[in-house]
Amino acid sequence: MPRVQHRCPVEVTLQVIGGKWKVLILWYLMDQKRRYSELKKLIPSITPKMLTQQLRELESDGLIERIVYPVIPPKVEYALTPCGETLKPILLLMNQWGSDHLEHLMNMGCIPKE
Amino acid sequence: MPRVQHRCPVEVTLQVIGGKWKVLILWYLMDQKRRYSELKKLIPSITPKMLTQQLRELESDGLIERIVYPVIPPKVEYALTPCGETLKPILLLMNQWGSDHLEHLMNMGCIPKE
DNA sequence: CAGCATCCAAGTTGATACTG
DNA sequence: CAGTATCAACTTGGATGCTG
Repeated sequence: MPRVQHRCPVEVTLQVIGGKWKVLILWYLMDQKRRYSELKKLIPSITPKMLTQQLRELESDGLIERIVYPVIPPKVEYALTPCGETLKPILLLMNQWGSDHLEHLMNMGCIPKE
Repeated sequence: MPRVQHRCPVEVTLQVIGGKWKVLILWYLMDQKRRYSELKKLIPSITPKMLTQQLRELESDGLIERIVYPVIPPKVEYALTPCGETLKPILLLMNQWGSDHLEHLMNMGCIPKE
């Protein structure tokens, strides 16, 4: 996502959660901390490169926190920051809406049927 | 936005509103019908091509309706469908969140300062 | 385990000019 | 007015291999 000017607050929100995998990552972090490999398992089709990239962007936008444990082998956990927590209502609504309209959108061919 | 499989409903929602300009268009249609040129004025940096493209996608996803008046010169209006209306709570929340966090994000350099 | 580096393909957006 | 068409640029994503 390129950084652009905004005249409208909805654009600001989309700017930080609009990445291809971001809401999904945030969604899985919503109720618990997760390790890198755990997220990779939950989102099988993401490549390590993209997972890292999206995590870094979420981190630099202050939505998630990267917790490094100085152990061998390396252990890293990701968690929502307080700011990230404030997105929960939006994530919940988006989840609800998607679930409410899934079948309809699939029947219209807007969503691939698996 | 490419059409991909979804395991999670939040992705479905992002699929239909995740285009670069879509929430903004939906936002401006939220309380009234708008003409093509009116949207163009409200969103000056969008090109006609992108405006048309995003409108067509929103239309084929069943979120907006294209109303053509058979007059000369041409007159076309766009309006939310009942399905599009159901996105209002999300748009309102996104607007609220963006507005709440705008200053903070700008100070962190996540958002260009104009 | 949790990445990074490199290269390349695909998809998305933009600029500009033109039209019924 | 409400778009199309064409071309170019930019951004994103993916494959693969390697590392502290």
